[in-house]
Amino acid sequence: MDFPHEEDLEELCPVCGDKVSGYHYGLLTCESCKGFFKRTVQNNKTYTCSQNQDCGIDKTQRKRCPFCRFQKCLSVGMRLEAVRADRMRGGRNKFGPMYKRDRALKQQKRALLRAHGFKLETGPPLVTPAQTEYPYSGSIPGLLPPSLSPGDYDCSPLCPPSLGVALQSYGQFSAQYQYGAPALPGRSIKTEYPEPYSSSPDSSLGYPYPEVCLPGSPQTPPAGPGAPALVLELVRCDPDELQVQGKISAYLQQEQSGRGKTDKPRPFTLLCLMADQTLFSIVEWARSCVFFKELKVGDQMRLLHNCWSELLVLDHIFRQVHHGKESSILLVTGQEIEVSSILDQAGLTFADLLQRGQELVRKLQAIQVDRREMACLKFLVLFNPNVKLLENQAFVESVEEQVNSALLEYTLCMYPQHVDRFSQLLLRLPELRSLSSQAEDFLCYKHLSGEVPCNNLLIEMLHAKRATV
DNA sequence: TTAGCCTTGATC
DNA sequence: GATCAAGGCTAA
Repeated sequence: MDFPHEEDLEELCPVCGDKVSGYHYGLLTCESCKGFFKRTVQNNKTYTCSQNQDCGIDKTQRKRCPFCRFQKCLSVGMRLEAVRADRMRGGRNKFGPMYKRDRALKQQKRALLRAHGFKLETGPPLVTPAQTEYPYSGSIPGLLPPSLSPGDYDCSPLCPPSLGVALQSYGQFSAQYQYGAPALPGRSIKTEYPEPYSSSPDSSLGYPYPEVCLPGSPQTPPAGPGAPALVLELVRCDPDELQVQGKISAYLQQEQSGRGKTDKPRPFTLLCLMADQTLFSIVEWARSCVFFKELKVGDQMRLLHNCWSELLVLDHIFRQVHHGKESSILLVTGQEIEVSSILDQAGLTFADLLQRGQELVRKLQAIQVDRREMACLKFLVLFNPNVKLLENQAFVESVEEQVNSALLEYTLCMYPQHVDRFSQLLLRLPELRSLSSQAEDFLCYKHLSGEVPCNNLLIEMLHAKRATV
């Protein structure tokens, strides 16, 4: 054969994470998911979920909820039509060329990943052991009272939030903040191959793809053949920007109207409140994300405690990339502020932070980063296998590799003329890390000098990371 | 019902 | 003839 198949078998089943045994019904899966999919389709089985139709499926839990397992089979791209109606044994089907092409692509990706030094080892580990070797108990002991009601997006600053509670408060946010479309029976995510026998790429997704077109926003190419299914799935996790904007604006208005007319918050206090609420939306995004929701709460907290500031900075950076104006900053509330006026009022450190951020924006604008690439970068920041004490470190590592690989494939397919695009994107991550670290130091300093509103998620995160340093 | 192993047969 | 992705079988 042209390609060594042993390497295929090193992959993990996209449904349950078990060892892959070969291509089955459209993609590489394990033997048990192959059998499960076959039995389900052949016998026309219908299942129901006793939970919320979003049970985590892994090797140990896959037997618990066949409904969610089958949904996951479909969502990762297993093909109903590959199960033969006539039950004829042996031979090959129309997927043969697709498997071959997939192998070729995987081979190419492996070679490129090796050439790029494999994985994201472009900078120092995101955390030192001391930073995360901290006993998790939901919130920071002594800092936050444990008596708060389940994580509430509308929580006032008097009612301190807690990451642990926010992560565990299942369904609390989702009623207000429905990011992800519910799994649709029979929905299948388009695979990355041109297929004469299936419908058009995004029409098969079963959900719309809102492209937020802001001034200066780079054009995201149509998904088409070549956009890996995983990349599309990551974009699907993205929150509705207008909804987030509306929610945070409403919160800030409420917060301001609760103060007396003479008690107007200082601009920096407002920025902190805004960042705090953005952080809530980031936690909510993560909680509803594919892969992340399969982790135990402890691991979810470890990952978020590690990268919250990077995700916040990234959120800001992406907004500016879309905003496209160098002379002004677009806030999460939709307000525009002139950079010059900020620089006039800000101290040296804040001005430096802002300028470093703008530099990162310029670099991403220069390559016209698109929203799918941005979605991948967010996942690469979140799924950091270097975080210490992870219970399911192998899973985090596998997600990082899958996203890395999907991003590489995406850039190769969508921007074949831009050969070092993948490197250009990955090189931004150490810069982001450094910038967010500086931002954390600044926030810490401001907090110690009493300039940051107390009892917010921002401060909880800050303490979580520095508790044992 | 699950999942590991076996058999089959078109394609290379 | 080798490969490998279908379906089949069966112990747990």
